[in-house]
Amino acid sequence: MKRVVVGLSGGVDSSVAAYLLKEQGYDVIGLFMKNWHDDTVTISDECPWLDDSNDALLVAEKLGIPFQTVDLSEEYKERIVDYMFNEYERGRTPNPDVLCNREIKFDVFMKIALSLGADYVATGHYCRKETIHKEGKEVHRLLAGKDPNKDQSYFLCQLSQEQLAKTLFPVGELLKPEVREIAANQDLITADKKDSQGLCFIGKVRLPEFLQQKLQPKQGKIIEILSSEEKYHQLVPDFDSKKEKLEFLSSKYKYDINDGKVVGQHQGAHYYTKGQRKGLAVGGTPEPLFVIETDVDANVIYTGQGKNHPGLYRKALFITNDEVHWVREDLRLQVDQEIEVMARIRYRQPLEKATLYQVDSGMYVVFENNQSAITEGQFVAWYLDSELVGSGVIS
RNA sequence: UGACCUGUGAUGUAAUGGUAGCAUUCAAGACUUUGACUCUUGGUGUAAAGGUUCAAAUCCUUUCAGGUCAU
Repeated sequence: MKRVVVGLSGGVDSSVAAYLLKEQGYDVIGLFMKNWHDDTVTISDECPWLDDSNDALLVAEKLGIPFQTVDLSEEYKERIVDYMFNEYERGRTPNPDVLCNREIKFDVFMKIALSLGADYVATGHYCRKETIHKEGKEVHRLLAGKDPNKDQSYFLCQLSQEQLAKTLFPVGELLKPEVREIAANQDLITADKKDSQGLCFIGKVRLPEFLQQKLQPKQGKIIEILSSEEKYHQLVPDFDSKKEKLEFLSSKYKYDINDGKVVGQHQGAHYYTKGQRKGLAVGGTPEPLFVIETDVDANVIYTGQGKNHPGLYRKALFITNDEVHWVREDLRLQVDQEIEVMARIRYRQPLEKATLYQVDSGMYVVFENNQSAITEGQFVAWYLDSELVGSGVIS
C-alpha cells in the first residue's frame, strides 16, 4: 500500500483530499504545518492557526488517520518572510504564496513527509497532475484545476519535475461545490468553513503595518503624470533587430520628478505596488489615481488618473535567465527560439495570448494585448492549453 | 495702511432665492490562498456673526482667510 502524507490545513479542500485518498486505498497520514505564530500583524480574530490545527485534528480523527503537527515557522521566516522584506525593499512586489509552495510545502514539508516513509505528498490545491512517457522518461504535466473559478495552478508555477513526481492533487478534478458537498456528506467539521484568504499561514495582514517591522516609513512625494505626457505618444521607431524591438516593448517608462505635479505625500514608496488605487489618500480628481511607478531610491510614487492611463500598460516583459523556470524542462526554449502560449501575470487573471522569445540573457514575453500593471517581482506563468509549462519572475 | 475678486465635506467642483448634488479620498462589507484590481453600501460640508425674506450657499452689512490690480 502506498503511503501519502496530506498537508491538512484545517480547511475544507485538504480535508476532502485526505478523505478521497483514504477511499482510494492509500495509507494516509495527516500533517499540519504551523508556520507562523505572531498574531500582532494579523487582522483576523485571535490565533487562527490554533483553530485550524484543531479542525485538522478533528478531521483526521473522523477519517481515522494518524495526525501530527510540524512547526516550520523558522524555515518559513527564512525563506518566505525575509524574501518578502527584501523584495519590497528593492521596490518589487513579491508573491510569497508561490514561494511558499516551492520552498515550504513542496520542499521542507515534502522532505519531512518522505522521512515518514511517504511515497507521495498531497495537498488540497485545485490543479491536476498527469504523467506521460516521453523518450523513455516519465514527464509530469501540471494541469489547471477543473474548476475554472478556483484553478490554483498559478500558485504552483515554480514546482519542478522532482517535486511533481511525488505529488498528488486529489481535488483537482472536482468543482468547489462538489468538494463542499463531499465534506458535508462525510460530516467533516470543515465542510462550511470559509475559504482561506490572504497570505497562506499568516492570514490577512495589513501590509504597511507588516512591512513597517522592517522597512522604516519615510515621507516622500506623490506625483501625478498626465496621460497627455509626451513619452506616451512617441512613435515606435524602426528596429535593426528583433532583439531591439523586444527591448523597446518591454522597457519601462522612466519618470522624473519634474514630469508631473506633486499631488500629495506618502509614507514610503515601498509600501505601494503598481496598479494600486487604494491608500494614496489623494482626492479631488475626477477619476481615481492609480500607481503607475514607484521609485524606492528617490522615494517617489508616480500616479496617473483613471484605469486607462497609458502609464499602466505595457506589451511585453523580460525575465532574466536565472529566473526562467520550466516545469516542463523538455520544452525549454533554446536561444532564438520562440513559441506561442497563453499566459497570466497574476492569479485568476484570464489567460492572455503571448509569445515567448528566448535570447541569450533571458526570455521575453510579448503579449498580443497590452497588459495593465505588469509588476516586477510577480510571477508570469505560461500555459499550453490547460497545462502550465513554465513561469518566471518579472524583472 | 488706496482699489478689486474669491471663500461649499479630507480634496476638486455643482446647485433661476426653494430637498446642498457629483467625483475622488476615507470606512465597512463582498470577491480573492500574493500584492493589487473589481463590486456593494456608508460617513462628514455652505469660513464666522448679524440682517432682508414664508424661505438664503445664493441678496445686504461686518469680521476673518486667501488671492489680484496698484500712479
